[in-house]
Amino acid sequence: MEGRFSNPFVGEQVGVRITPKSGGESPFSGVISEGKVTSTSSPKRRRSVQKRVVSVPIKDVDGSRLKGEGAPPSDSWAWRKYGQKPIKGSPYPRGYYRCSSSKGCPARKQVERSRVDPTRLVITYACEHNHPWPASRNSNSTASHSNTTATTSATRPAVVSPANGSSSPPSTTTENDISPKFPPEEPVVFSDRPAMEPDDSKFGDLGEESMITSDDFSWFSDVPSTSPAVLESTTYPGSSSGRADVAMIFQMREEDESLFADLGELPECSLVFRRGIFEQDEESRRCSPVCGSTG
DNA sequence: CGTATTTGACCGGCGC
DNA sequence: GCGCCGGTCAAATACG
Repeated sequence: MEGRFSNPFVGEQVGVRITPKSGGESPFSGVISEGKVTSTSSPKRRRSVQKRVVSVPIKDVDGSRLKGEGAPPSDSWAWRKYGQKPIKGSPYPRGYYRCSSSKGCPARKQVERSRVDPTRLVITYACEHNHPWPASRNSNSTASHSNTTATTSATRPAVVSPANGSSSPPSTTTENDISPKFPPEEPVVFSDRPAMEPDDSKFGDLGEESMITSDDFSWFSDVPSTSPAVLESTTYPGSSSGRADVAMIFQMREEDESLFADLGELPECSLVFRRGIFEQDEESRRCSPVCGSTG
């Protein structure tokens, strides 16, 4: 099955169909050496995709170029909108963005307004950037900012070092410490799991909420260590109560974000940041499997 | 002229 | 097997 998805990377979207343009283009052909494992049992490309759900107050992002719907939060990355669709159950449409910083960057994000909290924007990140930092026009001050300190190349190597406790102690004031070079992800919640969990069967209630509450702080210390908050939300369909909790997290996160906002940048550099670590530890987990299939 | 955004159509997956 | 929903691509239009 899915023999067509030999390459999880490109197969995700380009190779999936016709592909008159991306014909024989596999920027990661050599990278996905182990990506083959995917096909073993990963027929789904959408569900297997690792997703990180982030919620941000629109007020915070409305500074973007909103045109009328969910305004795409201005991360440090260049996002190009490639689609928009109305979602069942949500009065607001969902916007689909791809990273335009790099041609082969599989990074994608979905922006939609919370149906329960119209004042909030729910951003779902799928896949990570395969490049250290926006190497495009959108990088302007942002790029220089991080580059100035960490330099593009340092983006990866540097992050791996902290683990040993050499330069940037990840613990304690992680955000502050890394912000100069590796700003934390957007503002908030992350889910590091495919779309298949127990709660998925009945997200409906507080089961999710509970874990969120716990993780609420857990991720704070976890972020620097290994992975971000594991705030799974695959698609929290509707629990204003549950959302409320999440909202709280966002609020506190907001403050942090403000700090970065003040710097004039922030978001997902951390993605790369994390990636760097992951790469060292488990390359198989990074984007290839993430995008193509998580197995 | 080039790039980004918008809209519609098509495809794939999942559920019933 | 059919229908529905979500997601992505492609073409056209608008703006810089």
